[in-house]
Amino acid sequence: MGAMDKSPQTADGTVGKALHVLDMVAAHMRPVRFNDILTDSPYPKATLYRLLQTLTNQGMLSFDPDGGTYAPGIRLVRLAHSAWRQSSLAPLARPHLDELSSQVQETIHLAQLDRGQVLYVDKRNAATPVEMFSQAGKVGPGYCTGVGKAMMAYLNDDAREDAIRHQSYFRHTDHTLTSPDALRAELAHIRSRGVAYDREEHEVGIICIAAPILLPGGRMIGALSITTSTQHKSLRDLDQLEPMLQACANNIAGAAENWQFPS
Amino acid sequence: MGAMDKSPQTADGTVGKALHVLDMVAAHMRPVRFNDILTDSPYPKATLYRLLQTLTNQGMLSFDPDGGTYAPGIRLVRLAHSAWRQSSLAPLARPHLDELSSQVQETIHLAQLDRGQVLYVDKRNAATPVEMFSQAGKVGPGYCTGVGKAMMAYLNDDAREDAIRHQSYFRHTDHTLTSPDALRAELAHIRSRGVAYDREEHEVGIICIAAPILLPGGRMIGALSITTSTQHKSLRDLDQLEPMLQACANNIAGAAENWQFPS
DNA sequence: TATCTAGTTTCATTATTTGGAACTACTACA
DNA sequence: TGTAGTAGTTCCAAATAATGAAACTAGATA
Repeated sequence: MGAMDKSPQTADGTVGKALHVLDMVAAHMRPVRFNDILTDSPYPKATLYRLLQTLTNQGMLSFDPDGGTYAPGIRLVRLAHSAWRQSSLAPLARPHLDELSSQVQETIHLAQLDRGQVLYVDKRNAATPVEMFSQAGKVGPGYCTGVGKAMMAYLNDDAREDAIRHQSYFRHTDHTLTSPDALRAELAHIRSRGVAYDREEHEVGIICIAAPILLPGGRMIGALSITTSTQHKSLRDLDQLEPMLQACANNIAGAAENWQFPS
Repeated sequence: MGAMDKSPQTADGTVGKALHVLDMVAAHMRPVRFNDILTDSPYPKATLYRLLQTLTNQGMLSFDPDGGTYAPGIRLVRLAHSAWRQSSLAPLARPHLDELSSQVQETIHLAQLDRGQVLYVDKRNAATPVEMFSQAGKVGPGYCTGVGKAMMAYLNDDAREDAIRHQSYFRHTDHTLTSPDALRAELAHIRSRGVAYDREEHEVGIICIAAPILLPGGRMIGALSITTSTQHKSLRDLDQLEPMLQACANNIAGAAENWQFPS
């Protein structure tokens, strides 16, 4: 048997498989039947069946007997609370986002990178007050969002190539970058410029300016963006906000720096 | 080998063990060293070591090389988003909580039961605007909180006895119920009364009135509470709010009822 | 340098996972 | 009512992965 044919997603023995199944259930946005999962799972029926049983047993999934459907379980909500507090930038960045939000009347996103994808961990909306859990945890593509490109640009070479490789390059709009080469060039440009733009690459009419959050050592720990619509503002207008965006990114980096497990 | 000597926490093979380890890491509220986990883990060094490696590999934990500490990983945040939206009452209850919140100038909690413990899934605070993810996912004890008792009271007999058995009965205040019998009696009383009170049982000066959320069939799916301080209001005052509390609980139950996977 | 502690690797043994296939329970259709 | 199909569950021998005692390594401490 070849040694190269295990997908990275699926490695790591039984636990890896179980977590992969968990992901598959979570990926559908509604409760799923056994068969739905079976369809896009690499595992044989019996195996999948037992993985689902185990996960349900453990409270990671919930099973609805009428309808026979599985959904992510509340044990995850409990675990996530602690993950969000400890491993995300959000709690640390909160005051700085509040400050930026008061300076800028636009939507602000705070994101981190999770396996080449953008994970939004906090958000401020100009209009509506705050709307959290429902937004934090959302994922988006890396290659066609401002925060995604800003973060990828500042990964080290290996990690960056890896991330470039894992994008889908789906053409969302006419402006979407649809090849690894185009993306690679864009990332180089972002590095020299210091900020990334989303030029309606993900959604027509939506543009943004994004900055990476970099620790003094240079390590990239996340990104921050200011989003607006073309009806409302232009990229030039967004450039006006760059100093505030960068200042906020720096403040967050500073807060993250001076923070290693207070005894 | 006996069949009875596996703790329920730890059953379910390797996956169960891995998830147990995940819980242990999440339970500490700061990043933990290998040894910290080893201390309160039932697993031998080598086993624990590999479980941690697997989990880290999978992004369920993050490992910080300086300091050699583990913390819950951001993959959890992503999973939780979908769990919160699908398996918690919160998204469904949101408009009803908003309504109650506007009627009542007090703190409101929405909770569900997770293995005998209270899991808060949403919150409205009279003073501060909204403060979500940081609150949702929090856990609390069942035997000494209003929502905890309200939920336990309406479990079926088996599940209720099970929950009663799993409480710690730590004496937080002079009013804390500290024995299964006392709790059992209180739960019977709650069932006859329809609401539960927290009479400074968890924290001195903090009282609340809580109602279960019951589907028409009688199944308990969560609880709702209005909290205040003794300086501010008395239990009698809280009784004035009972109709609104119950109405809100009913509304949420109604919303939950008329909601089975819309195709 | 010696001693201790924390973390990592090894490897033969053991136990669990695996998955093809058989089975059951429903549903749909003739 | 019978027959075919679909969805979910159980079985069991073979294959594989997990186990854990012990040896080892790297840092820290004295």
